[in-house]
Amino acid sequence: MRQSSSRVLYDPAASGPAYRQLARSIGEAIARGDLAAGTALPTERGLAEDLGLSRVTVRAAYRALAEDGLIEARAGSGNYVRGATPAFEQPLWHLSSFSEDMARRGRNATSRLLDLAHGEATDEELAALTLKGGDRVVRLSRLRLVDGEPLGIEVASLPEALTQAVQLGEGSLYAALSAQDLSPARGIQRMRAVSLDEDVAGLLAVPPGSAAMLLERVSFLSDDTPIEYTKSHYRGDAYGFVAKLDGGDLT
Amino acid sequence: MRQSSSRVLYDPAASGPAYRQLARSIGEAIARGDLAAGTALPTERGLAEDLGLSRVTVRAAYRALAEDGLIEARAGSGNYVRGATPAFEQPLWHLSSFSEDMARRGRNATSRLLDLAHGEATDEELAALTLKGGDRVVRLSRLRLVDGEPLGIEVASLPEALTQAVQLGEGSLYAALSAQDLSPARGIQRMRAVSLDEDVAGLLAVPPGSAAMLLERVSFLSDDTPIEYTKSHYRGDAYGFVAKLDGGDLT
DNA sequence: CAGTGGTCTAGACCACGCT
DNA sequence: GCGTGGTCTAGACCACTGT
Repeated sequence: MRQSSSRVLYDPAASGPAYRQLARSIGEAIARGDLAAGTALPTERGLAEDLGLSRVTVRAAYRALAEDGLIEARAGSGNYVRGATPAFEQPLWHLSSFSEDMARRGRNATSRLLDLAHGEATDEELAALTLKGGDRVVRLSRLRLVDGEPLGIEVASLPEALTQAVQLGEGSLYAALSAQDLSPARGIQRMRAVSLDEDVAGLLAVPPGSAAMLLERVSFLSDDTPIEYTKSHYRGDAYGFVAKLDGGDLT
Repeated sequence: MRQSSSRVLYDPAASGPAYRQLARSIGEAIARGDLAAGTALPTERGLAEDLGLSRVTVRAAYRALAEDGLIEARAGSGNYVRGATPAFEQPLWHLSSFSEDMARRGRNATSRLLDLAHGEATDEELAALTLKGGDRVVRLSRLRLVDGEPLGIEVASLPEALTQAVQLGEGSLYAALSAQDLSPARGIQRMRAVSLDEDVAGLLAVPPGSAAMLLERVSFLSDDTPIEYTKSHYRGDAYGFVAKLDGGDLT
């Protein structure tokens, strides 16, 4: 039996594109449990007519939900709520780093300030922090060590305009941000394996070309303003991640 | 200066949806280096007219490429080739199988069976699967390819005692397990960067010593019996991960 | 078979970047 | 102000699912 579309709230007076509002509304209904796993969503044509939207717009909303793994499209059949999902209220995965583990195990984790400089944002930083050409950033380069051994290098870039009052330096970056009410609320992190160039390899005391984990992280304030872009290289032999995978999504 | 669209090959006689063919053609051009990082792609309207397609179709192709991280859209400016990003990124918050993941991206994911053998468990397997010395395992080695290009190697080890009835071979491992009521319910996955030795590098068609992502995963049945230990090597330039971080993880 | 999602067309208006 | 991507409309045909 197909879910009655009347259960799907949609307030056209809210701000933003229609497909995003619709996707958010359905996503919230799934998170609340109003739409149980396996439930068939309204058909694209039906919902479009009910809401006075075009089918393309409804499709855009369904597609956004499918990209987040909340629903699943089955050709010739319908769109269905996926099982065991919502990543927001109760993340099904937990990501922990070796450095966190080390801290927990009482290892002596330190960091050394390599550089602190202001400059015009690179293209990479412009894209990550959604700045405009010519905007300036503060760049904070730090070497991460555990028990005196260098494990990784982090370069954090912050929009200069937002960080005038922040005391950057030896201390914790997040503590300094927090003191100015600039605590990150969310983030997205990319990870991949790369070979180290000569410069970074030298700082990490490993041969050039050694495998390393490249991490790129963008952190956002609660209003979705990007506040920090950090690019880190960690020695492959000294740093890794553990992800717990819960739920029946192992297909 | 904008790239002339004549450089973008597109063969309407080929099979599959037009947007996918177009995306693949552009993706290959980027992989070959014909389209350097930072290059502006043809405008959506321009390319649509040149190819006799609608703008929506070109947008679908560009969107697919953006989802794979190959290009980046800048509103009011254009679509640009991204620099040095892995061709594929697997979200950690929505774990899916390799082939499922690629299918969602419209790629032709295949796998080639390299080896299927029974043998005594190694120390590594004993620890991961909590077996006793002398216990035997089934080892399934597969090469993972996307659009014919080798991206990774997976070696799955399963306790022989639990998998007597399972038909292992060319098909999906999880489907075969599921048929015998041995579906994994949970898993734990470790990730780190390594350099490839000669043998694996050869199979992946990259130079020895290239950076790769090493994945080790143990899957458990709902009663916490370990059912599968998989050790995978994925090319660092072709596969990465994305993680969403919520408040508490940002320290 | 009827209904569904998958794809595609040929337009349109908007907010934003660039010059 | 012009061109760009971002969004949206109102149709259309196809392959597939389910009965």
